[in-house]
Amino acid sequence: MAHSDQYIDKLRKSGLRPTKQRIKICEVLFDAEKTFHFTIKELVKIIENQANIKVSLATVYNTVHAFIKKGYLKEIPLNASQSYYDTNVTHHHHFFDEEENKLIDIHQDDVDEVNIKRTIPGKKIRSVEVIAKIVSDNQSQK
Amino acid sequence: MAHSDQYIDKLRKSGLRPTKQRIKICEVLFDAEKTFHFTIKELVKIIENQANIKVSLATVYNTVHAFIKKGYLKEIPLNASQSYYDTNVTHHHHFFDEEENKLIDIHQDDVDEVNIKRTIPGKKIRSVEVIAKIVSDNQSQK
DNA sequence: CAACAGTTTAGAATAAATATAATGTATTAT
DNA sequence: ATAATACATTATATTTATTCTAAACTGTTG
Repeated sequence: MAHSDQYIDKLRKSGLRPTKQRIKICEVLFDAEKTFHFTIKELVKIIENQANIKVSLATVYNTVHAFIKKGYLKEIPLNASQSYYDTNVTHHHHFFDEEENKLIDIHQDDVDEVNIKRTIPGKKIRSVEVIAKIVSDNQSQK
Repeated sequence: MAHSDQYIDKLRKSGLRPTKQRIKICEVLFDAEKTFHFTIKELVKIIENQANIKVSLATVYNTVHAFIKKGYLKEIPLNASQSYYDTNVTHHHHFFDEEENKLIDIHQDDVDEVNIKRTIPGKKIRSVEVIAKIVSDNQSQK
């Protein structure tokens, strides 16, 4: 299976041995037709539904964090009670629907490049994220 | 005292009675020469150091949230273990130093207006935040 | 097959944020 | 003012996401 090899490669490059559990996590994350947003809880639920193997919370957390460090996943900055992650690591931004607690992609084409004309001495920019919080538009505004 | 009156006004407009504790919170938040970023824990510590009155965690949380709802404070979207707040509610963005866990303002003038050319039906944009994560620049990059 | 390095897991620990309920204080109507 | 009422404060308990731990497990290597 070609896919499986890719997962083993991703895991190895992240400093992790390719185990059953970790490959299952890869399948869920990287096999999907579309990229998607998820919380750890949701990811565990998807695995439970799809798989005949059990994966513990700790393993999911560890694997997700290793992938983030390596750049195979992205964490989206939000002040929600849980952390949100994205399988789409290409440069793009997000709407966050505060009522539904849902993330929606904003394609790169739909926002001008954010150009920051200021630097901090001794520091470099690692990432730039735009978060546009949205709520229902009831026409009238109190 | 003119300041005190402003605080009472802010509290009333936020639907809160002006009590000793809440006025103390206002003093710390709105009396400062410069705007600043804070976590709840830090705010409580500042109050403890400055004040002869005790303020419980619950009161601080409640008051801060009422002010955010009213627009007197801003919460900054970050995936940190604690929430970060800003007394500067004018339109501006942030660097987040991931090593120091510190926020640094990016003035409005230092970023072009973020223009999102896409809307979500039935929704309106409530806020747009730019977060630029920064790390030490060691010249060499592995 | 023994030894070792790395894994998985359940459950414990941690810590931020929220809820609770008893006590205290400000406001209102009298 | 004073009593009655509505709202506040507080210490403590609860909740929940995340991290930690230590024991059992797996797979690889000599």
